Amino acid sequence: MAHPLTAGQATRAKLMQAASLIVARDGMEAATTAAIAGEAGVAEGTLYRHFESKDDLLIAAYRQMKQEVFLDAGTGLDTSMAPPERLKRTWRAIYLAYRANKDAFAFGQRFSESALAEREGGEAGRAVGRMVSDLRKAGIASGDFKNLPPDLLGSLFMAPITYLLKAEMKGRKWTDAELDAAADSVLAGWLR
Amino acid sequence: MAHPLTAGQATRAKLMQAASLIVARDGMEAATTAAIAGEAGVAEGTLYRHFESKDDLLIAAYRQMKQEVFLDAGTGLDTSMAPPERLKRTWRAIYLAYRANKDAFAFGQRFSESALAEREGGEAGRAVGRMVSDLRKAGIASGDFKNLPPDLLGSLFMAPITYLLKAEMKGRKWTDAELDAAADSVLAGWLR
DNA sequence: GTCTATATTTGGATAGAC
DNA sequence: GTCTATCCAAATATAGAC
Repeated sequence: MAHPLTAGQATRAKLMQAASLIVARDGMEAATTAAIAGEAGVAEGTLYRHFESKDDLLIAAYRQMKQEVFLDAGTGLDTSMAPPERLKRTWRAIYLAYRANKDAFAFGQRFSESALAEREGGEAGRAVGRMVSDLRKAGIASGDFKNLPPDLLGSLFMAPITYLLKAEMKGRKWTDAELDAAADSVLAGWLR
Repeated sequence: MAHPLTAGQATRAKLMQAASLIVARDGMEAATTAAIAGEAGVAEGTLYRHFESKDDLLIAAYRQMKQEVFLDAGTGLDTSMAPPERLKRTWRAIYLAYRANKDAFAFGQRFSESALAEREGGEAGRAVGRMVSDLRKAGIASGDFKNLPPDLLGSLFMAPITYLLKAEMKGRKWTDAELDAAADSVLAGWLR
């Protein structure tokens, strides 16, 4: 178990969480220093005891969020399954991991379309890339999948996840059957 | 042929174009009234002769951009084609229309992740919805396509376009064969 | 480490001359 | 319709007491 947080560390975490929440709810432009400090329940000046600037705070929050969601999605996936079934289950697992953290997802989407994203670097999605690459290799070896470039297959795999999630955040509720149909369609795009 | 633009209409168009360019290049937060007016080559006060507010300007620019891209993509598409071939050509046409104006695409992405998107109301996206809906109906009637909800099929259709374009804007160049393979995969997701 | 108070800059928007 | 000049509010960041 981790050490208990010092007061300072707790404040730092509260600030990142507050920033993430505000961006997810009201957009990047709403994440002012006043709003963040207010949401975190601390004074505005306190923010600058923990971060050099507002931008640094947002970047730190983004990096931490990515790490957390990735840990969440990576657990419990069986790599010995037949590739088609494995693709469908993996797709669903990632979808559900994001769905369980919708604020994190929304924050990530908005942050990555802001000018700050360029300053961040953006190597966080590489874990997904590796997963797709492994899956692709297994499916090509078994004769199930088309031999297409990994980044192309990766796009066909990930893109519907973000679109369906955005629809959910606007109020659309996908049934289990619809999610399964979506996974089927993604699979169909990979099959020979 | 259209009437020549009055001076006022030309200024209005210049302002929208300037806003779009700045957002595409430097993000929503860079699109200040000063920056937009400067880029358009007019005074800041002039902006308010043509738009009630900066937000209204951005929304107008977004709507016009969407309309242009879809007009562009919609020309020369034969609706009497067999649905599968029609889907592939439509997908390609939209992809190419966006690729021909990457700034418009980048602007659209950033705008739609901003808080302003909610104020826009989704009016701009309705053209896509209509197109997808028509295509779906034709393909279900002919027995080619799965009977899935239009918004689900729409997501499966549009999502890869945005992913592939974002990859291109980061330097990846898709060959014609790869684009065709992508269109095939999208089609496969729709087929029964 | 956190607060209150404040300095400084920038942004959106308006007034009024031409 | 456009420009110059300006107002006002809000935003980032800092100073200094506790």
